[in-house]
Amino acid sequence: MDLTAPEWHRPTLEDVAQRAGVSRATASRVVSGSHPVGERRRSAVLRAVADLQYVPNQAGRSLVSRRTGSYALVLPEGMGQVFSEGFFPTLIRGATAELEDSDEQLVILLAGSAAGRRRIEQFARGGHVDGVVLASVHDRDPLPELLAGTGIPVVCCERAYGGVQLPYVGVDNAGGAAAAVRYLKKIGRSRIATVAGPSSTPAGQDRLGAYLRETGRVHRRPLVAEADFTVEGGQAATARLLAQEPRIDGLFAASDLMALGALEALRRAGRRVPEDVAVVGFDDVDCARTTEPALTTVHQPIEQLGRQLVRLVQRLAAGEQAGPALVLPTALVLRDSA
Amino acid sequence: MDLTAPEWHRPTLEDVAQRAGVSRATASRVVSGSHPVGERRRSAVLRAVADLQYVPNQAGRSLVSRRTGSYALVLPEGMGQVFSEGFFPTLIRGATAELEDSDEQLVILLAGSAAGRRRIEQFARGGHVDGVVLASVHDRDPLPELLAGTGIPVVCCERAYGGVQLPYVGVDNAGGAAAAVRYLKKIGRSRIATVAGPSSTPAGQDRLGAYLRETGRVHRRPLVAEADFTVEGGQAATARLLAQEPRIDGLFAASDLMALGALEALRRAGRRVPEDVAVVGFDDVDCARTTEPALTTVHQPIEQLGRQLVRLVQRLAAGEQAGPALVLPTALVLRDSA
DNA sequence: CGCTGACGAGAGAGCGCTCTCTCGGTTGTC
DNA sequence: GACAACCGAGAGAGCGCTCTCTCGTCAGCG
Repeated sequence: MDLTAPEWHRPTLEDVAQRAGVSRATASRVVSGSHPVGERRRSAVLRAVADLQYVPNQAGRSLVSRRTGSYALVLPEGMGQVFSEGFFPTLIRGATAELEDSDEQLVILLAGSAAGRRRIEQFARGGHVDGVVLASVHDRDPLPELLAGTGIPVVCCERAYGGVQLPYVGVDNAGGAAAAVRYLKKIGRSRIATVAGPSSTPAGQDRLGAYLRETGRVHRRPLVAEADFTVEGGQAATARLLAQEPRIDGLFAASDLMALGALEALRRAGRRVPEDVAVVGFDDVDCARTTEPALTTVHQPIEQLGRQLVRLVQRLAAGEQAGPALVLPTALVLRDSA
Repeated sequence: MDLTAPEWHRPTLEDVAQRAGVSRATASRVVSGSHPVGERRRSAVLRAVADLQYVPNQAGRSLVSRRTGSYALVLPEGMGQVFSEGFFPTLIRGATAELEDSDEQLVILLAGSAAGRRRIEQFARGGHVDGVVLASVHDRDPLPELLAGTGIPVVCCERAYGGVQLPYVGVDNAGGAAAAVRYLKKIGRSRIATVAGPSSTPAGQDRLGAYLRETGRVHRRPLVAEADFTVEGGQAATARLLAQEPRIDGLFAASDLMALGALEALRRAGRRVPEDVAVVGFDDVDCARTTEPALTTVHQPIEQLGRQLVRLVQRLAAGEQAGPALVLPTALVLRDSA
């Protein structure tokens, strides 16, 4: 079989059927596994498939079945920073693993410009995928609304904003943050500051909210500096906090990366961790255990998050009614920084 | 129009044609823009499209046109490290930008397990995409061979190994590395070591090859430590080099990340940069200009690389014969570390 | 005024597949 | 041994789209 010959065309189900001496319908049943077929014909079809290196044409298949066997995962474009530490890679790994079991495919799309977003909408509505997972939704992101009205299943990682109410899977941000702050109080810290995440994200909001709730009775005024989940941002924010209140003895950073920045800022300011300032992060990224000192942090089950996100969208695509939200538990991991 | 009604079905071209009072063929011509259509009917069709929120069904379209309007970009799964600094995000940005002009879509696939690779092959052969860009091909990767025989266009980022000869776009690794080493010699360094990249990658090989060629007449034996393109790897490799030859006065790191690690290792060993040891990196990632000292490095046009990769696969998909390879120039950027 | 050429638009086939409908053959039952 | 019941497999329609073929219409020219 010369695959490079110009007049060569991909084998169709018809070719397979002919070679196996059966009807196209039978060949289809064997290939798609939709109905049982007698052993003789079945093996004849399988042999023909192997001989011809037949691969079903997705276009034909999904034209009639109305399914594509693939799901989109939409990531924010400015992922340089965010990709840097485990979150998205781990999420992707979880999602991929979950789909691998059902022999489906994950395609990753990057939401860039406004035009790019429109094109993602077109992509989804054009029937390229059976469902969409929005990995990161922020404040005024038009994508949820753009997709919500299209009839194709959409789920969010963490809850979405705005008018539309999309089903989502998230982690217990508030519970984790509360546990972190409570732990700092329990070990006797009384001037507890926080490096908060962007208030445009649910994670940023919820973690800050829990901090405010937990410290409300302790502080006259909250010690909050907002940053963007990055190392550099965390470092700068911590420096600002130290300038505002030099007697800080506890710090809750709303992400591990920011905690890393905080560690650096504290080191430069001559503070010892955890003696002078106890630091707790959030995320439990891989490198949290190799920092100096190893980071006490709130673990979130990111791979599970990816898996559940996929399960949810699969269920929706199958026509099942799914619960509006699923919140996965977080857990405080004690290491050396607090 | 109630999009949530259960019996609601996506509008078809037939619906559009009927609403506009034209034939399906005319509607198709307007929507796909394949043929000119008289102004009256044209606007009637466009109005109907807007009214019905019509989006063409890709399955139907690509079934007959044999094109999908999307291309796959296959990334290695263990991208946690590699994604960390600009390379892949920048490559993706370039590729996306190039496709945006032609109204096509980039879908990103992760090559994980062997099973995952087979599924990527199936995905490609099933007609999901018009072509495939392999972003990172290493030593014994079966994917190039798996895809090479399928008739669908495949291009590589940097040359591929093994039996198959795939068209590729790369950067001038050898030229850039040679320029780096020559510069170190020019500023009077005589004991020049290198932290090489993985010998399983073309970039690792070519950059090391150039180093060996350039230092061949200077050193009795080469000062080489291999690492994996990461900060940690670069740090460890540099420590090894210092143990092997403490009098090193020049260092060429085959990636900026490794150069960062080298900077740290040198600092810990009490060496000043550039006074005691001059350091040159490779890649010119964003943070290279903010290191302490700012990194002298070899710039490579990564976004261009992404764009050219896409152009190449597009040309192949259009049936054009394309040159077997395209090598983009690199340039030494002088900053403070050498 | 009649004929030719050009061009715009409709009719209809068919891309590769799945699925319903139907029929033929086999088995079970009295 | 005859008839019903059942099951496995084929025939054929049709998913939504593009594209070729063909026809109708109008401008241009003799």
